[in-house]
Amino acid sequence: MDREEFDSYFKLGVSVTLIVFGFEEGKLKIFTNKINRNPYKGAWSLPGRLIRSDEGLDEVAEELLMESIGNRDVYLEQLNAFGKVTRHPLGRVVDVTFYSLINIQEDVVSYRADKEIRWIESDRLPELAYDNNSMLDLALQRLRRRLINRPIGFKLLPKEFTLNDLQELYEQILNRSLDKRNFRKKVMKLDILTECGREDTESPGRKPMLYSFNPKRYSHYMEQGF
Amino acid sequence: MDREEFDSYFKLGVSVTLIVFGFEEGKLKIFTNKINRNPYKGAWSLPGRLIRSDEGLDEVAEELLMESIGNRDVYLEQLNAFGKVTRHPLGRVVDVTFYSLINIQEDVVSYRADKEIRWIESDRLPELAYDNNSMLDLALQRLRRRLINRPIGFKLLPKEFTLNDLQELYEQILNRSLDKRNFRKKVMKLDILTECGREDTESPGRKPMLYSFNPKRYSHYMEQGF
DNA sequence: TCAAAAGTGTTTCCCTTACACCCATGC
DNA sequence: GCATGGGTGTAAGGGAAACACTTTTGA
Repeated sequence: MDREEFDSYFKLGVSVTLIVFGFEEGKLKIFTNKINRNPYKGAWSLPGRLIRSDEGLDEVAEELLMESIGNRDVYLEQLNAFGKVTRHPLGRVVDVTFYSLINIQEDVVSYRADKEIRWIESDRLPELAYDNNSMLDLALQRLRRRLINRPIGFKLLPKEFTLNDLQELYEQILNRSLDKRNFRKKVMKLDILTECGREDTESPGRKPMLYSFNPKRYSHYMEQGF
Repeated sequence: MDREEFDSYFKLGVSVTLIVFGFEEGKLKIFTNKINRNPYKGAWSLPGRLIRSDEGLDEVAEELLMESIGNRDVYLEQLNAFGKVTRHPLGRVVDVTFYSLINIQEDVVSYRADKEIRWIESDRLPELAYDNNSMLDLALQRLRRRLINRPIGFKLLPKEFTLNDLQELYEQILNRSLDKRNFRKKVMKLDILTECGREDTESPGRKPMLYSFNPKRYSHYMEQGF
């Protein structure tokens, strides 16, 4: 293939879209912002943009993280490439989607000033721009599977959390209730939590033990699953 | 964003690469062909090509299947997008990789005439063109995980196969030996196989029972895993 | 002392694992 | 009748699921 023929193929756009999951007020939420230029002006969408030819995919995903929450030091994984010819109204754009798990309280450093942002509950999603909704469908499927197979739920919680917090997170995202005793047994057996004192709550009742995540045995589970 | 600015991003290439796995002579093999133009002229590579802006990703993957084995009616799944800036020597190309599982005896209809092709054993891979080797690393990881979690091994075998064939396939790909009785119990409990008579072998010894794959309960396992 | 939330053990069942011999067939 | 490969059962251990009460604390 000569240079000229090669160049003839270079008529496409590639974009990166980012799905940021957070967990707050007992609900799984998704970061969105309002689009302020056409197409889809005024619609809510996932953060995303076209990439320049000198930018790597992961690099752009991390930039989008910085723009969205001011922090790139969080869990980030490639989800899928979306390549339907008609998916972008202005031209042919192949999108590579990433998803990220963060704790809204602790991992959000700053929101971008130039856009209106909103955390939307995963079970009350409106119609979003482009094919964002099908990306989210897939991301939710993947998140549920990962949650079952890998110790990934911690990423959505603050550094210190109670086992009840963790269980609530699992129940909410998997959409079914879990037995408290069995849940605790299973989590404790993983041996990836460290006790760090009792929470000083205002509420009545016994004060719950706080745990923090201990990355010692963690990487093994992340690769193999359990 | 106006049209002009939008167009300024359209300087990238997108390619699709296809990894076709087959199983023959007790070995996992990968379809490759010899590149007959630059760059990488003379090197072995996975089938793949740049896409035009009017072609969908899945569509191109299926076309590559047709070109490679003359058959698109086989298992096909997206693997990953590879987007490092330097991965293609002639320019910026983002690659979306797919992998496919076929039976070499029954699913190969025809090979393309214009290229030299070769099935390479997965444990004797040479240096391939582009970043094909890292694609294969990832594909192998994924195949092993899928093999454990979903009843996918059948795709690599002929329509009728023996349980010993199936076990050999698992042992070879997972690279460990399995207990014959336990393996058979587990497979039979899935209840996705139908007996279809004994094989008429030439060899001494009892004639093995042939099974065929029964897709009744199959789709459930494919979504959920087991 | 009561209300509210945290925390804790046991039994049952089934799946997993380990393990060794008999069966059918061709020569 | 023997060599070759196909095929089978059982016991023990470990993880999963079901299930209800006690403990701590603040008001």
